[in-house]
Formats: sequence, C-alpha cells, structure tokens
Amino acid sequence: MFALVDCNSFYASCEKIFRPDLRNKPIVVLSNNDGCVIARSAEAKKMGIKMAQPWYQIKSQYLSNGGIVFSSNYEFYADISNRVMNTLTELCPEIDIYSIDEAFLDLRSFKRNIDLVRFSYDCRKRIKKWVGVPVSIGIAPTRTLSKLANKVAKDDKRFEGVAVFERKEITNYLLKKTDIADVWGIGRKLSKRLKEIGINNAFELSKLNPRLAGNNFSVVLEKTIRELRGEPCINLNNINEPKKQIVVSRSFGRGVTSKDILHEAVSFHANRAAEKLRHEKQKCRLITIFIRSNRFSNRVKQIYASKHINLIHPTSDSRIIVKSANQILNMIYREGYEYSKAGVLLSDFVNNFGYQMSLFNRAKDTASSERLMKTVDQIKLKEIAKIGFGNLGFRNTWKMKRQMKSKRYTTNINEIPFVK
DNA sequence: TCTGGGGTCCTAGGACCC
DNA sequence: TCTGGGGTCCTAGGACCC
Repeated sequence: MFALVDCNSFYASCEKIFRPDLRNKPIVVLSNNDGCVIARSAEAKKMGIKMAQPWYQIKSQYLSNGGIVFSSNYEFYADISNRVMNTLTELCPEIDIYSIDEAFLDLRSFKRNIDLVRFSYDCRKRIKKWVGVPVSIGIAPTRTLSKLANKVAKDDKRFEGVAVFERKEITNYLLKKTDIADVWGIGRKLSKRLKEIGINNAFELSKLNPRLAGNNFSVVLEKTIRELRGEPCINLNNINEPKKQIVVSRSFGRGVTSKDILHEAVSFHANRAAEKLRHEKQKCRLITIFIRSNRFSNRVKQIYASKHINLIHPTSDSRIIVKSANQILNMIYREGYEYSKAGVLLSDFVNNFGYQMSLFNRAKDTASSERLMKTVDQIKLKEIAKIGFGNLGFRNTWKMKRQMKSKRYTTNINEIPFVK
C-alpha cells in the first residue's frame, strides 16, 4: 500500500499559521509578479475563485467581499514544507517527497495488521499540532490510486481527510465517479483523445487493455492503466537523485524593448542559476537562454527566441555562466519586439567530483575559480554585502511586483512573530 | 495595463555506424 | 531502371506534473 499525504491549500494554510485572526477568512496567494492565483483557502474556493485565475480580473470584487491576499513567500513555504516532511519521515522512513506540499509513503514494509485508518489520523493530528497545517491522506495499492483516494479524502467531507481504498467494490464505485481528466498522468491532450473514443471515467479507463493502449498511445498511459487496476508500476525512488536541469526565469513587471534591460535580467537570472548549481554541487555543460513576448497579448508582435551553447569544459563559475548567457542574448535579440519574459536554463550536468577535464583546462584555474565562488557564496549567505557578476543594473524596471508578501516568520530573526 | 515558475519523462526523427 | 537492413545515440519538443 501507498499513502499520499498532501497539504490542504498549502500556501494559504501557511499564511494562516501565525495569523490566528485569519482563521475563517478567505485567503488567496498570488504567483510571482502578483499575476494569478496559485492557492486558495477553502473559504476563497467557496467564493468561486478559480485556480490560476488572473488577479486583476477578480481583485476589486474579491477585496470588497472581505478577501485577504498575499504575494507568494517561497522562503517561508519551503521552511514549513521541510517541517512537514521531517515529521512524516519520523512516521515512515520510506518517503518520496513529490512536491513542496505532498509526499508518497511506501507502506509495504509496515506490519500487515496495522490499522491504516488509525495511522493516518495520527499522522494528520501530529502534523497539525507540530507544524500547524492541515493535510489529507489517501491510501491505496498503487500511487495513482492513492492520488485518487487523496482527492476523495479532500473533497468528500464524510471522510474527514482520510480515505483508504481497500475494498474492490468501493474503489470501483469511486473510479466510476472520477473523470479521466482527474487521473494522475492524464492531462488536457490525452483526456480529449480518450473522450473521443468514449472513455470518460477512470473505471472505463481501467478496463482498457494496457498493452494495446500502450501501443496506441504511450507507455505512460499503459502504466497509468496498470496502476488503476492495482498493479504498482510507477517508481519514484528519487530521494537523493541530483537535479538534471536548473531553470531561472521571470516575467517582467511590464513589457521590455531595451536590449540593455534584457542584459540586466539575463545576468541576474544567470547569477541565480549558477548559485543554485553550486548548491547542488554540480557543474553544467549546456547553457540555454530564451526571451519571449507576452503570449496572451494580441496587441504585441509575438516572438520566442532561444539558443544554447555548449561549454568546452563543465563549470559552475558565475563569471563564465553570466558571460555565456549574455553572448547568447546578443545572438538571439531582435529589435522591434516587446519582451515580457526571459530565462536561463542550465543542463547536461556532471558531478563536482571526478569528471573528464578538457585538454586545455588547467587544474590551477579550476581551483582558483572554486575558491572565488565559495567566497562569493559565503558573502551572500552571511548578508555581508550585495554581490554578483555582470551588468545587474540598478534600474529594476524589469523586476517583479510582490507587494503583499508576508513576513519570513521562521527563517529571519528580524521577522519572527510577536506576541503582545 | 495587469495572465507563474520549475521540474520530469517520453518520443520522433536525424545523424551516424556497420 | 534497379539503390539494404538494423542498430545506437542524441536532441528538440511535447505532455504532464505541482
């Protein structure tokens, strides 16, 4: 059996932890740039606020109805997430952290006669008490089914946050009530194609021949079908697997036409990407840059430009990464367009230890680069000074809006909560 | 005026090899 | 006029996820 533990309205629940005055208030949390809604408390959902809805469309009505809004505060959410995951790890060491707010527990090593419902309620209670966020738990023979069980636990009040799919009849009954678009792994395209051939709910999907479906669609669908039938075949097991790519990208606060400002943004993202890369203890061989116009706008001429370069030898040196990023920008920039987003993507990683050096790469240079980068990272970490490479600029015209951010209650000593 | 950001995995097709 | 067959590796792009 597998359990999926998922925090309810995670970001919104985080915002409530240190604000008891918000207990029963509608709360939404916005994406970067205060662009659209990415989390809603139960009260906000009741008001009809939709996921990913653009903020400007609902702002005035939502606020006049007493709604509360926050810009996203990832430093805070990441810290709360760690606390949730640490608590879970104590309860079940076989854990796959799947995203910031959910984790799979592999219960196959548990004793056979353990009361899973009881275990789940204990889990829930402990996380609520120790960390302060509510979670829902779904348990089933496969990960895909545990996802569905979790959804039932969340949506159907009778389950009180815990659903265990054990009996076949109950599972089938619920599968029949589940639209295929709600099945993990079935997205927009697949659900459209499946509905065209008359497959509408999860039960019908589970009755398809897995191998045939695999040949006609993809192995992903084949695995999903097998999982719906109770045969575990999706393995995560990526607990300590290193990342394969690092992306840093942002939309600008407003449209940008100036090449200079694009250079600032690209330098800024490249700096950040290099930091993340060093934090992962990896080096990259491939740097990709992209710039694009606002794809929602029919006012501006559309453009998407991207290009990558291979490095002669792997690096995590900010100077090289920033310089290469700006070289690419020079190659892809075209005048006469209004850009709304830029991004830096690092990939093709090698481990810091034991990789092939190029013929012309001198060990001495590598050592001095690593010392310099280490120093830079320390200066930043200890907030001794602001430091970075390339033309980072002072204008900040492209930086994002984030006007309603809460405090870093748990990670900054100057912002800890006060009790008066 | 204002529509997120960061990931993974799979596949088709090209390049290349014998 | 007639121009093989089978394999690997790599990459860009699509689909999906939260």
